Amino acid sequence: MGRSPCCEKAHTNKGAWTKEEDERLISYIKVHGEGCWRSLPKAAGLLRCGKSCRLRWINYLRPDLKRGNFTEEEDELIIKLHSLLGNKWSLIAGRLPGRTDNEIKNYWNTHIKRKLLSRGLDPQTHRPLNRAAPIALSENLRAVDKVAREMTDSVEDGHSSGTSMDEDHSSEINLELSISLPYSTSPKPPCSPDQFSTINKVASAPSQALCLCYDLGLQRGDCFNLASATRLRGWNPFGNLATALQGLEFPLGETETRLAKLKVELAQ
DNA sequence: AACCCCGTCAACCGCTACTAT
DNA sequence: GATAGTAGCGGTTGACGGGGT
Repeated sequence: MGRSPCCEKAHTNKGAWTKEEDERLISYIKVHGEGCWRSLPKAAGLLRCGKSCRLRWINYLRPDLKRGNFTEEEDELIIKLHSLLGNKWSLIAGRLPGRTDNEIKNYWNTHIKRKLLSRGLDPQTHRPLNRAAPIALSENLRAVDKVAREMTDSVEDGHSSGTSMDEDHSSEINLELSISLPYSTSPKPPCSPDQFSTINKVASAPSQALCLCYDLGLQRGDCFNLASATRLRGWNPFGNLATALQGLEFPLGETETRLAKLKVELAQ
C-alpha cells in the first residue's frame, strides 16, 4: 500500500538537538500539550521530523524525568521485571517512574547485562549460564508425573489462584501474570478461534497445560507464567503481551479478576 | 601530542499495532 | 474488509568522551 514519508527529509535537521530547538519544543508543548507529532514540527517552527520531536520530548525534555544514576533498588527491579517481561522496555519503564524505555534499554545493555554475566546468569533467560536447556523428556517423567498429580489435586480442591506458584517464581515482584489451573466450566472465548485454541492448550486441562509447558521446556513455576513462556522460547502466540492479556478473559475463577486488574495496570 | 579502543547514550530507522475512513 | 495515516516500540547506529599506549 505504500507509506508516505513522515516528513520531508530534505528539509529536516538530523543529529543532536540544539538548545534553541529544545526550547522551541518545550514552549510549544507547554502551550499546546503533547500529541499530533506529525504536525507539531511545522506548528512549532522546528525543522525536525515529528518522530524526532516525540523522541526528544519523551526521552529527554519531559519535566517528570528522573535524570542521574540508577539506584541499586532500580537495578534489581529492572532485572526482575526483565525476567518476567523480557525486552518489553516500555512496560518495564512503566514500572519505574521517571525513567524512559530508551534509558532503561541502554542501561540494560551497558550495565545490567554485565552484572548478570558476572553473577553467572544468562541476561536473556536469567538462568545459570552452564545450565542445559530445555529439559530432556526422558529424564523428567517422574517429576512431571508428580507435578501433574499436584496440579490435579489443586483443581479438585476447587482452587485455582495459582498464587503459591507465583510466590515460588517471583516472591517480591507480583505482576499477577499467572495463569492458574482452570475450573472445568466451558470457556467462552472473547478472542479469535486461533488465539483461543492456543490459550486452551495452556489452560483448559491440567494434562494439556502440562504437556505444552513441558514441551516448552518450562519448569513448574514457569508453567503458569505467560511472560516466561513467551520469553523462554520466543513463544508469543498472540503477537504481543498486551494482546495476549486481552485474550485471557475466559472463566478462571478469581484469576479472571486478577488478570483484568493486570490488564488495566499494564495499559497505564 | 596523536592515535586507538572502548563504553555510553542520544537519536535514528524500520517495523508493527492501532485507528480512522 | 481494504486502505491509509499515525503512534509507539525495539534494535541499531554513530557521535562523543575518557583512558591507555
